[in-house]
Amino acid sequence: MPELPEVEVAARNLRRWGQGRRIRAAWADARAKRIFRPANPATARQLAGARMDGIQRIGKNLLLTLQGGPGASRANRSGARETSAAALDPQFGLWSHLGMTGKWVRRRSGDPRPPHARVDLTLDDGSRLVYVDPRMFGRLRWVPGARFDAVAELRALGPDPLTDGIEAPRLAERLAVLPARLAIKVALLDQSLLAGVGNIQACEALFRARIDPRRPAATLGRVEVGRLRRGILASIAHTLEALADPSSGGVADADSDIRYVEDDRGDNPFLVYARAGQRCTRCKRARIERVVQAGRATFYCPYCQRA
DNA sequence: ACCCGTGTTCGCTG
DNA sequence: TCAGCGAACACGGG
Repeated sequence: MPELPEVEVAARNLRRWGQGRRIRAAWADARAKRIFRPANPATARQLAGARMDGIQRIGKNLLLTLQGGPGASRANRSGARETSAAALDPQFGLWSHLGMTGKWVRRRSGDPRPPHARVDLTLDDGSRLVYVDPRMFGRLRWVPGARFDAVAELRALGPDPLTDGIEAPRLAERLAVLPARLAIKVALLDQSLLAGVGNIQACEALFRARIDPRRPAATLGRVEVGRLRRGILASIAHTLEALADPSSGGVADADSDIRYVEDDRGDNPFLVYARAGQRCTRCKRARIERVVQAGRATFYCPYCQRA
């Protein structure tokens, strides 16, 4: 269930673990075709031997650029090196979306495969990158030529707050034309507005901006949009810090997988998320309420975020 | 046992 | 026509 901060940590981990390394062998759970479905049988061969050249993140999406080439997909039984044209331009991409429960973990070559492993890549240093996803809401898709700019779903993404920043005037324009009754909290979950904001970050950002999550998005004024912009950036930055700090349940060591910050025992690092019934830490008067919007839980302070 | 869930898409309905 | 809702995906945790 990662949002932008968790996916950013995953991207950093993958760079540290795999950038520049070759994939020696690849395994995919045959029963999990919905997650990883190579375009054709040749892709499996192409994966083994490819070198991981780069890992980018846009919103909640991980974009891996891989390079095959002589000695890559051809490093097989005969050992013969082919230099055909087909083998010379073997760049391709993998688009990874973690869904709700997906994560990339690192294992040693002899380690048992973790429960719910869906894809298992053995690297040339003997380590393995394993994609684990119990609920199988995530996806790992083949992108020919690493042409991520040709993928419609990625094209549709709005600016990424961390890498692109947020232009308040542009955000205000986008909000102004939304359906008249669409709540700002619901609007923020739309990845074409801003890429990477999910349920937690939307709740946290609105609390920081002191905006009622039920307010129609189109009614926000310039000042409020400005506060919202700062709230989103601050919430993402705060969550990233919490993830990086082991004492708050973040990434504990080099081999650890993603820790969701709320896994932290007893110490929820969020200001309102999952705090229904607790006294608001800012006003110290009202209690945090939980409502459902578009089927998702929203947490907010009815005093700080009054209309 | 029952309810909930950090994501997203699809189909139905008013 | 389309905004809005619930279901579906599949499983662990409280």
